[in-house]
Amino acid sequence: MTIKKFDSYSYLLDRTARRVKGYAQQRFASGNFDITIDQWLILKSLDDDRYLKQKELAELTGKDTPTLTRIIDLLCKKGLTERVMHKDDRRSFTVHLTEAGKAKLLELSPKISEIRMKAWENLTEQDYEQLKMILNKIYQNLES
Amino acid sequence: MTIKKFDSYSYLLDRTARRVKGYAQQRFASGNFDITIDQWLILKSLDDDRYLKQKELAELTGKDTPTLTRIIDLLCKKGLTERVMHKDDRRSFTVHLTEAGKAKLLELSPKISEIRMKAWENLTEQDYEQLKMILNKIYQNLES
DNA sequence: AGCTAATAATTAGTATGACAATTAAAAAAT
DNA sequence: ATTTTTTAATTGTCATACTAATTATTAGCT
Repeated sequence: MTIKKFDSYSYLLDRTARRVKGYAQQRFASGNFDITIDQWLILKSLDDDRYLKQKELAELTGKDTPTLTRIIDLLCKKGLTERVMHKDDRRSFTVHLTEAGKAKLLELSPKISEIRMKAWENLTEQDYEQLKMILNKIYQNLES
Repeated sequence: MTIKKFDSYSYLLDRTARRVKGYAQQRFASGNFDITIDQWLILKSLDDDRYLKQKELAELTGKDTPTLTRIIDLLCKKGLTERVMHKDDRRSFTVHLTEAGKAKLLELSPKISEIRMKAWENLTEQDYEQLKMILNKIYQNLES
């Protein structure tokens, strides 16, 4: 294997991730889900009536805090989440689902699982395990 | 495997791709490469004195045409590429490397290969093959 | 030839993503 | 107790991504 190959692997990874996201996003749009993939990721993290600080949400979802601020802004504007003052720490908000947010989560959850599944068709159980293992190794290789 | 798992695989894929890209971008920045990953991808595609239409470049690099327009804009502003009228088709430009672009490519190529390699440390030859196979399957599953 | 459909590139709008800088508040240090 | 350092969230800037719409040109149809 020549060193050059690594550049093309990086490209392959990027391209595939973009397609997986893009496919789901298209289905979200055509189903009039009225949210984006990344917004969905937040809603899901807030299930079970969780009250999470934005910092915690950022870590859970692997996003940085500016990105999270903007996603929460959008979700609040849509009435799906609410910011509440943190009782102990006045720098923080806790974010949680509104009733509409909970309803949205319930309504979309099965549909989204089904959409997500499409990408993984024709893969064996072993493939999943392999992929998970490899992606995690890569992630750890770049751990700061 | 429950259906729900697919959602988390999608997340894992997205997160890993972002980290791989982010790591390289940081190294680009600290090395004062003065280009982004995606700009690099274009430069590389234009090697060997190729004259490519933007449409062709878009397909090669897996980007859509608006995105490509903007990346080319930036590369031209940096003096690394040039747009030339297509001789047969006045709707098209052909893009090619300037001398500065060729120099940049030569200068950065080995450094970038070395940076890219970091993500793939500790992976076996088999792992690469597996990963490539799996990613391609996923990509094809979502082919329009 | 003349009309219609398809294509290449661009522009505009919105969302995400990385980074730097700012603000306000909390925690740590002396 | 006051000062210093950290921390949570926000704002700003730039680049990438996707969609839709626009413009100019070419290709296809009759």
